[in-house]
Amino acid sequence: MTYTYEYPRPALTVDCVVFGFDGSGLQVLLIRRGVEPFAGSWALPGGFVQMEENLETAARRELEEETGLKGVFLEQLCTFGDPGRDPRGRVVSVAFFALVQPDQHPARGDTDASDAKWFEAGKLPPLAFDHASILGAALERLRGKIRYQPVGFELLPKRFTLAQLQTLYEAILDRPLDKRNFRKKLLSFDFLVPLDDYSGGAHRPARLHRFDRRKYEALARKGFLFEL
Amino acid sequence: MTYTYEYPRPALTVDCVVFGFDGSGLQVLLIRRGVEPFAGSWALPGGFVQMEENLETAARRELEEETGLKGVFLEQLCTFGDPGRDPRGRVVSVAFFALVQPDQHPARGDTDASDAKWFEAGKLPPLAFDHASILGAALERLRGKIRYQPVGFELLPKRFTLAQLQTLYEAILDRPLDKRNFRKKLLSFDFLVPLDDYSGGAHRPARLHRFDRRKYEALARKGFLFEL
DNA sequence: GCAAAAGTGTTTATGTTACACCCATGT
DNA sequence: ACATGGGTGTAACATAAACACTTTTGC
Repeated sequence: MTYTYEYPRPALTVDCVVFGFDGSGLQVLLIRRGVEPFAGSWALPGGFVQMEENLETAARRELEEETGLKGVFLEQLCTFGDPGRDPRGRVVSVAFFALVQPDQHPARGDTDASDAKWFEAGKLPPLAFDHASILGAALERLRGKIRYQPVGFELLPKRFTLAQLQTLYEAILDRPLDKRNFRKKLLSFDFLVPLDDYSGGAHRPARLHRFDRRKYEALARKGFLFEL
Repeated sequence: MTYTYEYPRPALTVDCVVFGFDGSGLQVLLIRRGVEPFAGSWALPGGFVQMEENLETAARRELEEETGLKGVFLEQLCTFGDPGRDPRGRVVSVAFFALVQPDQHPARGDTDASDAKWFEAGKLPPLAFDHASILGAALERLRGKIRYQPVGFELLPKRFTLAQLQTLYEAILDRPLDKRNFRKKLLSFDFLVPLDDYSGGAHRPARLHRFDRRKYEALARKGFLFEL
C-alpha cells in the first residue's frame, strides 16, 4: 500500500439507461427514489459499486434489484464525474445503456410493488441528479449505434415483422423511412431469416422474421458494415 | 451523509492514450514507471483523481505533469474497473484518448528529464496493468472515429499537405487509398482551405491547407456527415 | 536530365432515392 | 364490400471506384 491510497476517494456508482419499445415509441425505464436527496423524483436505476464486482456486474445487479430485469443487452456508455453532480458529495457514476426485449418487460408499467415505470422517451418527468444529461448521451449513442450495428433487434421480440422493425427505426431516428427501400436494404444483408409463421392482427397477417446473429457475425468479420 | 458512504470505495484514476503522427506512422506516448508495481515498465500517463476536480481536468493535469502536454484534443474513452486490474487493490480507471499535433510534441522523443517517450503504434513494449487493452480500445475508437469525424487534423500541424493527410488516413485505417479519389472527396467538403504557401522538400512543393473548423461545424449542424 | 512527389478527369459500376398499385385478412 | 396494413419492382440519380499521365522541383 502506498501513500496515495490514503487520499480521500470519490464514491463510485453505476447508472443504467434502459430503453424499451412498445410497438410505436421508444421508452425509458425509471425508478422513483424513496430517499433523499431527490426523494420522490424519478431517476435512472443504479447504485453503488461493491469492492469485489466489476462494473458491468454492478450494473446488472442493480438493474435486477431495482427493476427485476436480467439478461438484457448492456453496454458501457460514459462516466460522469463532475464534482457537484450529487449534493451528498463526490460521486462518480459509470453509466450503462441497456436494451430490453418486450418479452422481458416487467409487465408493461410497474413491476408489482417496485417503483419502476416505463415512460415515453419524449415525455420524461424531471430527473434526479444529472440523469437528464446521462439520458441525453444514451439517446445520442443509441441513434448513432442503430445505424451501423444490429442493436434494433434487442428491442423487439425474437420474432418480429418488418413493419415492426421499420417502426422502431423510425422512432429512434425520428424520421420516416421508405417502406420498399427499407425492406430491400435489410433483406439484402441476409441475416434476417423469414419464418413460416405470420403475425395475427386485424388485417393481412405479416410474415415473421428473426435475426440470425451467427450470420451477422460471419459477415461482420469479413469487414462488412451495414448502414442505414 | 448516509450510511452508504461508509462503504469502502475503489480508488479512482484517469489514464490517457496519447496518439501522435510523425509523418509516416501512428505513434503512442508512454511513460516509464519509476515505482512499484511495474517499476521500469512502460505505461499510459495517468494518475489519481483529486476530490475537487472533474475527470477531464484530472486527465489534463496528469498529462501535463507527466508529459508536459497541454491544450490537446481529449475525449473520454471508456472506464476500466475489473477487480484485479491493479495488484495494489481495487482501482477503477477512466480512460481518455488524446490527439496531439506534431507542433506540440515534446521534442520528438523524450522530454528532457522526464520518462515519456513516443513509440510506433505497431511496435509497443509490454505495458503495465491492463494498459494494453485500454490501448486496444483507443485504437479501435480512433479508427472508427476518423471515418466520420474530423479528428485527423488534430494529428497534423495546422498547415498540412493533402499528401500528409492521406498518409495519416492510410496509417490509421491501415489500407491504401486512391490519391485522386481521396483529394476529390476531401476537397468536396469545403472545410479544407488551400493556402498561398507551399511545403518545402526535395521535390515539387505541395500546396498547404488548413482545416476550417467553423465551416465544418456549419455543415455538421445541417445534418451533414462525412464518411470515408 | 533524372528521380521523386504533386497534381489533375473521365468512365464505369454500385448504391440510393423516389414512387403506386394489388393482396390478404377481419369486421 | 370495405377498411387496413402487407407486400412488391423499376427508372432516375448520385456516389464510389478504377485508372495514367504531365508538372515541378532538387540534385
